[in-house]
Amino acid sequence: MPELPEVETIRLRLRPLLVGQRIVRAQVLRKDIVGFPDARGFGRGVVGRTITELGRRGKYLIVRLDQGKELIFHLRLSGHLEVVDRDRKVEYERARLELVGGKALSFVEPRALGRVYLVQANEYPQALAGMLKMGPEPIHEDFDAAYLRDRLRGRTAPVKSLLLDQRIACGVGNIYSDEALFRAGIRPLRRAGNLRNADVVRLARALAAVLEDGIRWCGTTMGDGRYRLPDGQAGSFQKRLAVFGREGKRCRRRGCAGEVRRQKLGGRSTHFCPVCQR
DNA sequence: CTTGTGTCCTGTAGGC
DNA sequence: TGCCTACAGGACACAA
Repeated sequence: MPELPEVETIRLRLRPLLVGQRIVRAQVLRKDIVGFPDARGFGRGVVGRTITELGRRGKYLIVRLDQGKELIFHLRLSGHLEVVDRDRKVEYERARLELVGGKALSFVEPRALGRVYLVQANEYPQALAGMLKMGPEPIHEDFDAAYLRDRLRGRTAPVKSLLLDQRIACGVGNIYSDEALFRAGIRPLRRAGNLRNADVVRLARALAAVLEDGIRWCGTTMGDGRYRLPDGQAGSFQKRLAVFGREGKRCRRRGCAGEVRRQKLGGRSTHFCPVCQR
């Protein structure tokens, strides 16, 4: 669920609530939610620290602390962060950081696939190796058609699979890859290396544009309502999705009579309009 | 190196 | 109603 736009939305909303706050107590309610170091070292290392800034890299949320430390969250499929009153009970809570002043940052993760890491900045452990190999942010200027063309050249895998590869375009997940390919008019199963130059140009632009739109509309809250802003509000990009979750429905492009199709690609649901996307 | 598949974990939706 | 299976926004290990 949380792809780049959702994590960025969470970052923007949490920042005013967290920056300047000091952590007075840590609780790990499920040990394996801590990816590094271990639950004990995590609690010990985090207590007494002050939050200085919130950052993001791909789908990772980075909570910077004093003493050069960083708390890094990955929400995977069902993770969620919220700031609650200290006495409030929270369902599926896996870790909690109590703050000065009676509030607490709650890490909620029903499926328990998400992780939180406590690291020294620039000393990332093996558990975070994926973060170091991560490609450029698609919404940053160094992600452009020339870069993308170079990364797709000669590749025989479906173009969607490569969009999901965080080493190529970080922050992209199942929803925004489908949406970007729709906007670019490219079928998800096309072999990446077979794309024409004009396709790649459109794809690079579409990817940045769809992620920026996702941020503008505060992310995508699907039917299960699992993704929420930290205050519990829903995002609204789901109202603007062109293909994702719209199997059997009419294509959104004006005058197009196509019906959105859904197909499996490497175990992931993949949506496209057979008329608009070739 | 590239690619496709299985696995982690839990809740929920849908079929029978 | 109850049971069983398939599936879910991600990432990584591993086999071919």
